[in-house]
Amino acid sequence: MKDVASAAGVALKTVSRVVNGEPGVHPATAERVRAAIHRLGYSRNESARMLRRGRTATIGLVIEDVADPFYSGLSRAVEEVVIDHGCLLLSGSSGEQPGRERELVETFCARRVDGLIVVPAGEDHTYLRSELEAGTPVVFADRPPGAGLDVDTVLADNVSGAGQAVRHLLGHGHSRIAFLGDDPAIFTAAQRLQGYRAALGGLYDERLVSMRPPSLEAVRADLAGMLALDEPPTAVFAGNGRYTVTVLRALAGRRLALVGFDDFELADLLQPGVTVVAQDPSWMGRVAAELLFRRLRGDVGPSEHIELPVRLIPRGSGEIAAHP
Amino acid sequence: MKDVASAAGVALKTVSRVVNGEPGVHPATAERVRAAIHRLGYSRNESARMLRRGRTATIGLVIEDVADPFYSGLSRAVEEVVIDHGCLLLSGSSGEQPGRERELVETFCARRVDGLIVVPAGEDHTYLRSELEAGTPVVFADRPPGAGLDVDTVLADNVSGAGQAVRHLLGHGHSRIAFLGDDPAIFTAAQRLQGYRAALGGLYDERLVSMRPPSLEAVRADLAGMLALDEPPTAVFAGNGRYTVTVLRALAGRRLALVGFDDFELADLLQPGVTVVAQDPSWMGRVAAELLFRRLRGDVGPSEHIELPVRLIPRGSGEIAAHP
DNA sequence: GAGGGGTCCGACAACGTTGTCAACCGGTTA
DNA sequence: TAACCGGTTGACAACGTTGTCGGACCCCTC
Repeated sequence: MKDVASAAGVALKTVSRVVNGEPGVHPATAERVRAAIHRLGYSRNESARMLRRGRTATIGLVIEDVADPFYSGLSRAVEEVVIDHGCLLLSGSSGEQPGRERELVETFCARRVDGLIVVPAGEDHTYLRSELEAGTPVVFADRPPGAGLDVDTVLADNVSGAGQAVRHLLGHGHSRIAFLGDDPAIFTAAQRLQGYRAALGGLYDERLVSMRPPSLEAVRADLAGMLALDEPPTAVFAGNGRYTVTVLRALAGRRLALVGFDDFELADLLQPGVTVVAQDPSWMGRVAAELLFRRLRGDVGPSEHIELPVRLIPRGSGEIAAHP
Repeated sequence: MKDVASAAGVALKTVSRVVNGEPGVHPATAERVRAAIHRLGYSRNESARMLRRGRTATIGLVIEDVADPFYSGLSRAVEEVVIDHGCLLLSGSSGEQPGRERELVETFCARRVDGLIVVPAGEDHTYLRSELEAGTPVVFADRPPGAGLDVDTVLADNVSGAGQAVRHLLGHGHSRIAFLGDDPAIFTAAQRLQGYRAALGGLYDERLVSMRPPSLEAVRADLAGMLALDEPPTAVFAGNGRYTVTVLRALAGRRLALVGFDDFELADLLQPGVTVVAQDPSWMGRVAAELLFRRLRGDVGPSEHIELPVRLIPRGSGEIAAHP
């Protein structure tokens, strides 16, 4: 910038004015400055700008895994909103490790992001308190923060979604419905279990429930165990997208009824099509990002807790009737 | 930091030393400083640090779309490598728009990223020249840069992959093989067309080729047109992952042989399983990122042009024999 | 011709960090 | 005793930008 200034024969401040489109610069001068900028290939040093202005025009996003379609969809939607607001997105994958989540958040904070969107991996978010007190808005998405933190949250309606799935299967004559889902330490998994259990009422049987990280071997073994029971399940409710896929593989053509939480590409092309409770990751991302920007614009109302509806999409696998 | 210094009763520089783990600070002093840091919830301002040091420990990644599994896989792998090197990843989706690609690159450069990985959307990358001359290493992935730019490149072996696909179909008795792919302005699409054409030799018939953005309606119409020919195709080669899925939908159960470029989840669970030419997006990301860091460590050898092999995975759809 | 108001421009400080260099202190050596 | 040394510590400038303020100049009015 100094070079540009001397090349154009003006003061530093004038170049700054031109670069930022501030008024009060003679058109001819501005043109000269622009020419010098172009000639020297100058581009503003954002680090210096951020330091001086105290705003970074950067938003941080912590997700579980970009390679998971749910989070990449969410991520893309957040990016869209962030770009529309003239900001840049920093994002990172926690890989479901609380330590990694915290590291990411702290790295982002050290870079003085203007706001954060977090899909938490851990339970304890007290480390965020100082940042919140410093005025950085934070929105939790997909999962709420650990106890004692009162911040904006955007969730899917997991409980009623699981209820819909179970009632759908009940409606097709099933009374032995298995639930295969992620570790109940994960909020969404626990919520879906709760919805499942509530909808089943007296039909609930813990022998039909298996919750742990989705590996093909584990799911295959658990399913085999359940199918060997005196009253084996005739239907399966899968706790998330990855689980649904794993269950499909483990079933290997066995015709059990199946409803999965989360929609996924090709669910309609399988034989039979896979009935799912669909959430909309883009919507969740958009809502979270827009809420964040509302806070950045100065909205200081009480923290919001949004629950996005989900909907059941029948495609065949969930409509397989129970054998009498 | 100033506050920490006065709280600990030391000079600014001493705090800096402690924060950066520099030697030459008395353990007791360091402890006092650390206590003050903890008490005040201090965290280093990275903007200031970047400004002062001239290094940002940041890598920029421009991809086509995070929500596309190919790129999200690549993205995740790049992130992994970047983190291992103690850096942070800035990434953005160009959405196949050259203007957006350029904006992203320029935004990243304004933030003084230490290096760039680009999946280009456009043809003209002369705007990168000044940055390259300034010494910022750039690696192109998945697609090469436009003419006249000699930089490191990591590609998949598209031509021979397409050849493999076509020869596989020829081997199952097909002589009328359609190619449905993306706009040939996209490098990978053009390369795959070239491989397809070379493998077909005299059997090539331009009436069996359709290249444009993959919309279900367009693909359906093109397929219908081809099937209405006197000698309709008995097999289809789909030019990329999205195309494969679209073709599957458009075929709507019609039993044509099909080989797709790019693997995708559930390809094995469809009926029949979908035969694909698989690339490895994680591998590509890892290779590109590692190449970039080698440059950052000072390797100034001539630019490298890596071509990653692809492999055909037979799953059923590509082994449907031609009707005589 | 003096005063007032507008437009355009520049000097200077400050943002929070780190690299450079010099100062200090206790003990050892010549 | 003076010179010297290694281990600690601090003062200061600089990184590139922007906010504040004031000065120079022109045109208009009385």
